[in-house]
Amino acid sequence: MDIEAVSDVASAVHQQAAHQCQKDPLSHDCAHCRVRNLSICGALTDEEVNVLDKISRSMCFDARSTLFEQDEPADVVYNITSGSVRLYKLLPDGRRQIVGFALPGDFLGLALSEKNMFSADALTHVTVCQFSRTAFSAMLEQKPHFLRRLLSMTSHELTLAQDQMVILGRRTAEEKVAAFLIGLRKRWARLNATSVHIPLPMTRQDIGDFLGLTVETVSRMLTRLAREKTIVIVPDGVRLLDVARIESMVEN
Amino acid sequence: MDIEAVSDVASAVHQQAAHQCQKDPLSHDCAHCRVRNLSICGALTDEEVNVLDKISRSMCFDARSTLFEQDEPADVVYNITSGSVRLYKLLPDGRRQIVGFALPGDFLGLALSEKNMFSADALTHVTVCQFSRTAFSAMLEQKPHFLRRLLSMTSHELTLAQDQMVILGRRTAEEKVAAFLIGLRKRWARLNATSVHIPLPMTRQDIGDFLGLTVETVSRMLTRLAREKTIVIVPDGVRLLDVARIESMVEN
DNA sequence: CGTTGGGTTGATCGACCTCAATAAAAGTGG
DNA sequence: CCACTTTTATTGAGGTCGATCAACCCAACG
Repeated sequence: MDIEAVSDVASAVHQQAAHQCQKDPLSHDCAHCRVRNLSICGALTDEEVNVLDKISRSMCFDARSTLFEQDEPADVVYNITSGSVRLYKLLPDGRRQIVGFALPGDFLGLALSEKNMFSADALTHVTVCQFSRTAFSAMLEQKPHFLRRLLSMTSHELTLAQDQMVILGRRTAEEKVAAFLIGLRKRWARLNATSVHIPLPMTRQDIGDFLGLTVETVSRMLTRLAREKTIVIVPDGVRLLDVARIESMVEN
Repeated sequence: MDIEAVSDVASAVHQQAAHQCQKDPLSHDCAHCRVRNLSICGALTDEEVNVLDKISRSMCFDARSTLFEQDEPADVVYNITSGSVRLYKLLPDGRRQIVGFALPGDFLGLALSEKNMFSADALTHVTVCQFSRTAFSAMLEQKPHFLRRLLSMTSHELTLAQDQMVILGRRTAEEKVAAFLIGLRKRWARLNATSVHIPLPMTRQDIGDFLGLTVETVSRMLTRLAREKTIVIVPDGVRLLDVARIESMVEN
């Protein structure tokens, strides 16, 4: 299994390289980055962001390609600049739990651990800033307010994870789907202005694997919400018709 | 509701004071603290720990008393020095999700937020070091390696929370109970030497509310494990008979 | 003792899963 | 641009795991 694991990693890296798209040098401009204030870079001054710039590499991934895989060595960390990513853990028998969806401004590699704690793959075309973990870590040591920012982002993730525990452990299927939509709406609202339209770059299966439900149940609950005029299902997402109603389903 | 909320907080604080036991001045000795290396203090030198000492207050709580409540202002943070604490979130209709059990060495208040993200109450007699959040936060600013330690602890909590998501979302009842025992065993092992005996200071109801199960199901699963000689149920805990078997239930 | 809180066990129920069929959408190649 | 396949989504019928409801046990404790 050890030797097999090594070759798995090697082939995964190769696959990643194959799916990874050309670098766009023009997109690499931290000073005019649209997600800078939302991301970890928001803690940095213009001069500091230039330092970060030197250790970063702008790159992108095609939809359905792999950013990294669980248990692989975590040599790099990422800052998402556009697109959506699913983060998941697999059980040996194939059951999957999605632990989160990363959107622009999100940071992948908060744990700064040797190994990736989960797998990540692109749901859409994704652009990122990539950093070597050691270089990034070194910069953290030198800039305490940068470290402080990372702590604040990690704490926030922990809070979201604890909220997700409540959803997974104690919510009904309908409440889970409602909570998912409200949670995603809040996150999109930070990025877009519009707020009743919720893009859903992930499949129903993904939503199910995030909420601890089957595809069929997710589909049925969305259909139910649509039938009672709480939402409308549109291509690539939903539109909220009755925000008050859906929010009342997930109170607290 | 606003006025009521304020009086709720006031009465909660009063209740806390009532349940809180006498300070034991002798117990307050960071230099000889048994959990120092496990806790956030492990990052500090002897001199630094003396500084921390000055802003800390040694205190304790009786079993079943409240340390703090969700949505209350989080003016203080705690380092658990002995005993066990349950951390939970309540839904308006009374459903409860336990988001974790805090053991000696654990830190409460990682989020460093204005409001508590969950409620905490003592399962046993509990001793703690209490810090004012602002004083603690100020110390973090001055000691980057202390901040680094807090980040590392927060990352670890996030990893545990993500593991718990897999358990809540994609595990069967039997697997949940097995995973709970294995997870707790690992945590006790850091503190005690013995490892096949797992103290369970929480009730079956608490275990259920941690795993997204009912009391009855938890009881049935424990009984099943005991019937097939995987564990023995003993007063205040369980003893593992077949570690390999129970570990195989939660592989990955 | 009687009371109370926790734990176990059994019988029944139902929310969600499984299995199956179909529909709709998105590629894919000629 | 149109057949063809593949993937994703929806809908229905039936089954099951864990919830619910209920009874009972037991130890702690005033």
